[in-house]
Amino acid sequence: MDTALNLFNEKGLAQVSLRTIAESMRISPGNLTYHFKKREEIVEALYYEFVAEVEERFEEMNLSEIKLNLVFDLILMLTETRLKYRFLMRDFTTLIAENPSIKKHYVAVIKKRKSQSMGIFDHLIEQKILRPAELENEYEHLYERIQILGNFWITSALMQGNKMTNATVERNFEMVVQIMYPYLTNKGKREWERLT
Amino acid sequence: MDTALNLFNEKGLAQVSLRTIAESMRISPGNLTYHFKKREEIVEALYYEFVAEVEERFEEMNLSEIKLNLVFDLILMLTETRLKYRFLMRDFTTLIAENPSIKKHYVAVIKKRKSQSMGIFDHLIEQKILRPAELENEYEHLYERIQILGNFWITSALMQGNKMTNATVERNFEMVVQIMYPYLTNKGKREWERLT
DNA sequence: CTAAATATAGTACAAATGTACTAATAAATA
DNA sequence: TATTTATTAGTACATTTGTACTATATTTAG
Repeated sequence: MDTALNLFNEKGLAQVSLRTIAESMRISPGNLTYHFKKREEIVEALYYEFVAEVEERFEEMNLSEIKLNLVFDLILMLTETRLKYRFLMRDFTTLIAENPSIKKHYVAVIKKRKSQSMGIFDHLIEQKILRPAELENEYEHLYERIQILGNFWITSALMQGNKMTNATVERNFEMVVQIMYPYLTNKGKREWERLT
Repeated sequence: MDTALNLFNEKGLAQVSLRTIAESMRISPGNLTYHFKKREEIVEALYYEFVAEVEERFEEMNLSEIKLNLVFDLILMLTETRLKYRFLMRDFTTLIAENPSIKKHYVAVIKKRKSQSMGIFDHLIEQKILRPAELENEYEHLYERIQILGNFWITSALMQGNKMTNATVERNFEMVVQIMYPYLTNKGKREWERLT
């Protein structure tokens, strides 16, 4: 799975066949199909590994006090994990089109995350770190934008030929996280100062 | 090309072979390869058709006075055109990985659009419709976010199983365009009211 | 009307891919 | 140690796909 992950990240899902993986591991194709009857199984296993990793790191986070840095930490954590499994992002559409199980799971996760995020936003508004909503669905839409940006900035950067150096990652993290800034109150902005 | 576009949009680039297209047109595969020597040629032709369409609609737009509605119009125009050629968005990574010509063109377009957009932002700031930047690269980052959202909201919506109804499109247009709202001055917000 | 061009159909071919199958080898267990 | 189980290698097969090739048919032009 490690080898497959590296190859998928490097070349993209479609460009990596069972034989490619087997060759890279210096085992026979037959051996590989013994452990993973279907190619989909490897991909699926990697997807659920990714999900588990996000879950695990989420559990580790300090949710006792919801402050602005929690949002930072969440976005950063997701950035790092998505980066590790970036082929999933890059080929997400194909993946989901071909794998109903993953699709179902993904849709459920999105829904769950959305309600969690809305909870955090509400809390931050109560604490006067975020300003109250001025438009209909304003924070729902904000969440959706963060969601899309989080999922696709890697793809977008790769498309423009950027290598995934630390500098690239930092720059893009900043680009994503700045979406929060104009919703901050003065109190929120002071906290922002401390965080950046 | 019409048939190919429809099939690509419907099933995704990878799922549509030359034979699929030929069958759907009720012509022979040989006939198709006579007109398009390579499958890539069809895809490439569609990409440049898309580019031309964006260009054309851009020319048609009234650029004489830069106001907030120009930004609305631009985003709406791009939304519609991208929707028409949505397979390009959906499979953009594959496309760009496999076609250096398209990649080169895309990277150049992004760069050009960025400087155009920055010009518009500057103008709107001068007109006190947008507030001045408070952070480093604030409007550059805003542009990049709009860029990514514009490119990928369709993909994201499709991944969640949404059909591309008018309602979906409208909802997502609102979601994208609202990213501008918190940067507006009071004057800008009054203009926003008139537009929505 | 005839010749040249364009268009179409049908088929063939090589390459790649997922996967199934068989035989041999290594490891575990009783 | 003997035997059962797990692992590995190697190969075979069916399918798909892009594309090339050839022979007709149709259209265009002189």
